[in-house]
Amino acid sequence: MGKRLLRRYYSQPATVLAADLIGKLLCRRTDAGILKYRIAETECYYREQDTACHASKGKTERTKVLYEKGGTAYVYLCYGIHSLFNVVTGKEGFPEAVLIRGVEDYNGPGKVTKAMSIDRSLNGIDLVTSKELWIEDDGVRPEYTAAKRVGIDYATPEYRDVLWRYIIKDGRYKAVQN
DNA sequence: AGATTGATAAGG
DNA sequence: CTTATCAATCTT
Repeated sequence: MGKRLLRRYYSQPATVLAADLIGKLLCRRTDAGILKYRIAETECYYREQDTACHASKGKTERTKVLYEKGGTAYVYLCYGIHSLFNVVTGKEGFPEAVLIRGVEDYNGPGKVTKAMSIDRSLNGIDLVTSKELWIEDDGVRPEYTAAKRVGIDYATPEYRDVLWRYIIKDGRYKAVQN
C-alpha cells in the first residue's frame, strides 16, 4: 500500500517534482471503486517567466489556481474538448505546476483524465485532503528520460526547447512522439 | 494534413 | 459583444 503525498512534498519546486512524480500512483475514487494508475509522463510549467506557462501573462480567472499552495489540482479545458490535469507545486503565490501527460495504459493528457473521470469540477481541490483525487508513493522509483515539452510552439526559444518533459523508461509504456 | 470543440482572454 | 487562440485527439 502506498503512502499519500503530503504538503511538504508538494511544496517542492515543479522543476523537481515533474521528474519525481514519475512512478507515483495517481488515485481516483469512482462509483466503481478506487482507480490507481502509475504516472508515466509529466511536464514542468514553472512560474511567470516560463513563456509556455499559462501564468506567463499574470493572474487571471483561469490561472489563479496556479498561484495556490502546492498540492492543489489545476484542471482546465483544452481545445474545447479535453480536460488536462496538473498538480500545483511550490509555495503559495508562485505559479508552478506539473502536467500529468500519461499514466500506465493511457498515453496523452486528455486520455488520462477521460479514463479517470477527472474534469473541471475537481479544479482547485486539495490533493492532500481530498477523498476524490490524490497521489500515493509506494516506493517504486522508475528510471526516466527528459525531452522537450509538447504543443508550446508559441513559447520563446529558451523555454520552448528546455527539457522539462519526463518519460518513464518502461517497456510497457510508449510515449507518443511529436 | 484537416476537423473538431468551447472556455478564455484581449480588444472594440 | 466579437474574435483569435489553444499544455489534444481523432479521422482522412
